[in-house]
Formats: sequence, C-alpha cells, structure tokens
Amino acid sequence: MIYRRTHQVVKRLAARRSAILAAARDAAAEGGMAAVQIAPVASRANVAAGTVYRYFPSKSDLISELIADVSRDELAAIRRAADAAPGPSSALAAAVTTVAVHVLSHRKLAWGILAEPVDVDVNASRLASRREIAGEIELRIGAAVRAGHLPAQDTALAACALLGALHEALVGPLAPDNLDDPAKLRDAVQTVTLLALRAVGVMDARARGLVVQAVLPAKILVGA
Amino acid sequence: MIYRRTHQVVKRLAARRSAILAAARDAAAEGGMAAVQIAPVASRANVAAGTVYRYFPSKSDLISELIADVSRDELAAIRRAADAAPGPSSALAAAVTTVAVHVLSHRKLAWGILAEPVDVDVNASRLASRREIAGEIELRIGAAVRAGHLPAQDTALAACALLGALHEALVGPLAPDNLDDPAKLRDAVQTVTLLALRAVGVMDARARGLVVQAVLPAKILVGA
DNA sequence: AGCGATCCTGAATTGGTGTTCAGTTCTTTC
DNA sequence: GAAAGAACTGAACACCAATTCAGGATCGCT
Repeated sequence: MIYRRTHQVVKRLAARRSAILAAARDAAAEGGMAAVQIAPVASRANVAAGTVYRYFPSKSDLISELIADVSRDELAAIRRAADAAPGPSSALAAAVTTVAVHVLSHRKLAWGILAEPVDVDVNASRLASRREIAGEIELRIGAAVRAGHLPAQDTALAACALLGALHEALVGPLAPDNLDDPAKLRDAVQTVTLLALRAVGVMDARARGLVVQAVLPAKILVGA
Repeated sequence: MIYRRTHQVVKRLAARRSAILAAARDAAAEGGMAAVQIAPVASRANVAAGTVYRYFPSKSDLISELIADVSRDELAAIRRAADAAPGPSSALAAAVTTVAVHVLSHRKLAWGILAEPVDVDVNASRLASRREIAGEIELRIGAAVRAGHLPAQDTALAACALLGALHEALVGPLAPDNLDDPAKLRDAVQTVTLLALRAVGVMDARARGLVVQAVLPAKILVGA
C-alpha cells in the first residue's frame, strides 16, 4: 500500500511552505531578524511550532532561505532597472537608485537581511546573496569604465563601498528618521545616488543629470 | 566604625574595572560582540563571574562602556589627524584615512562595535558614539564646503554615507580577505579614501593628491 | 469503510547564558 | 588582634528560545 501525494496535497504543502516563509518575512520586516522566532512565525502562519520543522530542518535554514528570497527579488529589480537604461552610466545610476528605493521600502527587513546578527551557517547564505548583488553593481561599474565614462578602478571594492554608503545612509542607525515624508525620501535617494555616482568618478555636473533621469522612473511610493 | 577605602584599595578597584573592560575588549577583538560573555570575560580578567557584577550592573552596561571607550579613542585619533592637516580638504582626507586605518587594525572589534547585534539598551550607547564620529566627519565636510572646496550638500547624510562606504569596503563581509599583506592594505585604504573624497565632490585629480598626502603619515602597520 | 502512511500539534525537553546570593576572604578601624 | 564592613567566589538559579516527540488528525489507497 503505497502512499502517493496527490496534487492537492502537494499544493497545500507548497502553500504552507510559502506561508511560513511569508510569515518569517513579515516578522523580519516588523522587528528585524531578532523577531524571526519559531513560535511567533508559526503562529503567524497558522501552524504549530513543530510543523515549521517539517518544512525547514532548522531555524538557520529558514532564515537562509528568507534571505535568498529577498535578495533574489532585489537582484531581479536591479537588473530590470539597469537593463532598461540607455547607456552604461545610466544603467549604473538606475541600479543604484533601485537599491536605494528597495532598501528604503522595508528598512527593518533590509537591516535584518544585511547586517543583523545570525549564526555562522546563515552567514554563508547571506554572504552569497550579498555577493550577487555586489557583483551586479560591479558589472555595471565595469561597463561604465570600459565605455570611458569612469576612470579605471578596483570595481569590486567600489561596488562594496557603494552598497555600504547606501545602506548606512538610508537604513543605518544614523539614517535620518524623518524619511516618512515622500519628498524627503526622494531627496534622500537623490542625494545618496549622487554621492555614489561621484564616488566612482562621475563628474558632478553629469552625475546630477543622471540622478534626475534615474529617479524619475523609480517608484518612490513606499509603505512602512 | 566607619570603613573608608584606602588609596591602595581604590587603585586596585580601578585596576580591576579596567581589567574587566580590557578583557571584554580582547574578547570582542577576537570573536566579535557575541564572544563578550560574562564567564569568559571574567576568566580573562582573572575574576569570578559574580565579580563582574560588582563593577557593571549588567552585561549591557559593560558593553555600552566598551563601545564608548573604543569610540572615544577613535574620535580622538580622528581629531588629532584632522587638526594636524594644513587645510580643510586635507583634514577631511586625514580623518577618512584615520577611520580606515583604525577600522582595519581590529576588524572584528570594529565589526562588533559597529554592526553586531546587541540589546536595545546597548544600542542607545552605540548610537551616541557613532553619532559623535559621524558628527566629526560632518564637521570636516562642512568646513571644506565653506572653504569652497566642495559643493554645497547635506553634510550629515554625506558623513553617514562615507562611514558606511569605509566600513563595508574594509570590514564588511564582502571585504577582500587578502588584506594581510601590508601593501594590499595600503592600497585598500587609498582606494577607499579616494572613493570617499570623490563622493563628497572632490575632483578626481585633486583627490588623488590628497589621498597620497593623507596616507603617508598614517601608520599602516596593523596587527591582526 | 478500513488500514497504513503521512502530517500536524503543542507541551515537554534541552542547551546555553545572564544573574543572584550565601558563604568565604580580605580590609579597615579601634 | 578582633570586630565590622566590603569585596570576591562560584555553584545554583532563572530565563528564553530552539528543538523534539508521542499522540491525535488527515490522507491515499483498496
């Protein structure tokens, strides 16, 4: 008598799985990674604590997958924005703006994904995701360099620095707390993008133009 | 019969206090904030666990003071370097270089102080220290702006971004791991300083000059 | 329906770390 | 030198959250 999962069951299992992940994401968005605890997450997902362990071997695995998930979304958004730009410099500006906007739209979540403390095994996953995003930025910087728009430079280090600047200025603990006003938000994104572009060597005047072009299409309507 | 602390006793108590703080600092330098646990720290300081509580009301207080301590040192170093510079732009370059070098000399410690997870009450202290350092950088940026060397800008946001860039590029998880070689180290400091200066609007050519001047006096002999 | 396989539950277990405190040792004072 | 006060010790306690697991519920097959 062989037990075989029916379509419906498979779907239900998948749904539960994503429900748990979604619950974890919500928890992280509200209270950072520290708030991603098995019991609360299970409760959010309308599941018992033990059930979580039928879908994820451990809390670390759950968080790793959460990070991978969020990063995948972000990476896709960056690529989309950059690929839609008319040239390498615009692409870089678009990529940077996208990161800024994304990070601002869920500051707590971003903080948790980027910087909050986790176990060693989670760090591996986090690192990989981060590398991908940094790699994408690096690519765009490299393209701009090859196009002669930027001076030659260590693109990897530059990419790290850019991301660091964005994160610290926008979601770090010193980030201005008055970013609820959409206008201020827009200003912050513009300012930081400008800084980032100048950092890699875009001339001030040209950078200002790129920023304006990049910010226009980006949706800066962000929920808490 | 009134007990009055003798000089010797006062000194011994003070010595113990600093021994505990030093032990905490060492622990943090080795394994990050997570390694700052009462039992190990007490053991390092040649003291029983309970004794720690005669000097610090709680672990949070201990860590808060540790953070304040380290930050005070760093702030002093920044001021010293900047004040010794001949002009506002040089001062900014010197300040940035100093941060870079300091952060590199104890990466784990810096990471713990800057980004590792801690209780809410500790965060307040950490925030204050960080604000001071960011404030100092902000001052230097402001001075350079007033001197006409930089375009007008949001100095607070710029300061945050600069620090974020430095930290991420030098001690963040994506930081190159080959920084044991002093030459590479020097390169990294130069590169990042250059990025930082350009970010706030120093022209590329001029920035390169400032970097060289700033890096020369900075000791880039750093232990693990 | 009936039976075994799978899945779910949630209370109990586990592990690790901050904190306490009764007992001990050292210090001051007379 | 002895009494009283302070400081120190370290094992015991408390707390919190991850993880487990025996029992109950559900599902797939005949």
